[in-house]
Order: sequence, then structure tokens, then C-alpha cells
Amino acid sequence: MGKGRAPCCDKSKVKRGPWSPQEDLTLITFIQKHGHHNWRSLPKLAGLMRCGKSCRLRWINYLRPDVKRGNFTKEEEDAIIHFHQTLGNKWSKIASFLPGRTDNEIKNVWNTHLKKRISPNSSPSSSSSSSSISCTHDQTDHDKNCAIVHEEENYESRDSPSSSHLHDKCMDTKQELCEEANELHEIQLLLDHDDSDDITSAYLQNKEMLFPLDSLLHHHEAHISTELFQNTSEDLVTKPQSFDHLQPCEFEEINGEFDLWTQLVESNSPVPSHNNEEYKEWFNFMDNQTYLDDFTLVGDVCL
DNA sequence: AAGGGTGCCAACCGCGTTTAG
DNA sequence: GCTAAACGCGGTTGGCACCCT
Repeated sequence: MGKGRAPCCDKSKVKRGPWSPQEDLTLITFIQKHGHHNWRSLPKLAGLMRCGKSCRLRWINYLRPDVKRGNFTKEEEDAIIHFHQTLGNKWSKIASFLPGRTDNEIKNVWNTHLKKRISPNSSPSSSSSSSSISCTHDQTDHDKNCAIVHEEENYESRDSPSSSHLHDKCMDTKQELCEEANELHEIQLLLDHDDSDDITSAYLQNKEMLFPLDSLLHHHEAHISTELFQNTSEDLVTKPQSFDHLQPCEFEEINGEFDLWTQLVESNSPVPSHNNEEYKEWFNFMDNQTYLDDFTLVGDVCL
């Protein structure tokens, strides 16, 4: 093999660009049935003319049932600013503290809104973490969780405008900061231990363990929403809504396109309780909608 | 109303890390 | 221990929507 990395797929044979509703359904249905053990082979098996990486990205950023969509709350934005000061451009880490938000989404929000808000004079995000941190915490040599704790403990002593603002917004006393830091540390350890990025996969791969990390998410959510933030516990995670009002094959074309999320997931129905039946129902509903209800084997490829 | 500028976001690209053989 | 494949992450970009003139 020559120098350099081989391309992940034959670009001449894969479709690129925006995903169609049909592709979304195909991907959802396949993952529902088979999980995503191997992203590289998934599109072939599912009959998608897509690169595996593209499938993964689409699933993680858009199709996962636990993805929260819609505008970021002020609290979430403040949290992003704060965690960015601590972690730098570690978008996936930051995302782990914001249930339902993806790293891509957070990155976009940072680049489009928050970076400007922080300060036009301060160094941009790309300058790897904040200088105030790097001088005191060598994160390459220490567990980042410890860095978070230290950072939180030192939080009050920092005097940057944004830090003061966040401090006023979220924290009252140093004791609270310490408690918060400890909680975040615990959460982070849990997240590091359990692959929270793979929640749905875990569910799919073992249907007897419906959302095994649900309690963890609740735990995580509760800590953040009730202590770091306030008044956001109900809407931190937008999980699949009850869609009893939608009968199969009732997709409506809105503005010339089929907006799957709007019609299936982000309905105005009440926020569901976090119970397993609704997830089952969600998947069953998607199953009923798809034209790939059963995969027909042709050779070694499902079509 | 039309055209240009700007902002936003979904998706792609490429590299570092992890895993499997 | 080595190598290649696969995964995951962060940076970048294309294209659409909106705003302004």
C-alpha cells in the first residue's frame, strides 16, 4: 500500500450532500434492526449509497432519538462558554455535559454566536483552551476530569469578564463550585466508563436493556439542570414525542419537503415521560413507515 | 423587486487514536 | 510489536435563507 491513508470509500460510488427522508428512514430502520456495529459496512448492508462515515454523522447529529433540536437556551450557551474555557475545542467533551446536544451543533453555536459574544478582544477558540488555564493546568499530563475539578475550584478567582458573568449567572459560593465540580467529575467518570455516545446502540443491541444509561442521563440531566442551570429540567432532552396523532403514511409535505423530524419527533405533543414504551413505539412507528421493512438478501448485500 | 452580502448549519475532509489480526 | 482498518474528533466548506441596500 502506498503512502498516506486510503480513502474511506470510493467517492465515485457514494452519494453525497443532503440526506433524503427515504435515506433517513433506511438508516433508522437498519440501525433499529441491526445496530451499528460496523459503520463501514453499514451502508452496504442497509442498501445506502453512502459512506459509512456519512451514515455515522447523520445518525449522531440528526437521527438519534435522543438528539435535542432547536435553539440553545441561555443556560446552555453559558455552559458552553464556561466549558470551553475549561476544555478548549473539545467539542465532544463539552457535548457530554449537554445532554441531547451534539458536538457538531455546539461547535457551530460557538463559532457563530458565542465566540463573538465572549469578547472581540480575547483570543479566539482555536488558540487551544484558554491561556488562563493552560498556564496552571497541564491537561496533557493530567486526567482532564481532574482539570475540570481544578478549573471549577479556581473558577471564582479568575477575573475575565466572561468568567465573572458566568460566575454571577450560575454560581453563588465557592462551596457550590466545589460541589458542582465534584458532581461534574462524577458524571464525567460515568460517561467515560459507559459509552454514552452509544446509548441507542446499546439499546438496539440488547433489547432487554432499554436505554441502560437512561438513569445516568437522568442523573446527569438532573445535576446540570437543577444545580448548574435552573428551570430547564423539562426540556433539556427532546426525546421522541408521542405521535399517536400521526397515523402511518400520514407524512405531510411542508414547504415542498418532508420534514421527518418536525412531523415525527418534534411535534407539539406534550413532553413524554422517559419510559421505554415510547421508544419502542417510536421505533415501531418508523418501522411501519419504511419501505424497507424487511431486508431482502441479494448475494451478500441487503437491498 | 432584484442583487449582493452575511449568517447559519449540515455535511465533508483529513488526521489522530484505537482496535483487530 | 507491527500494520492496516476502523472509528472518532475537530476544522472547514458548500449551499441555503435571510437581510440590507
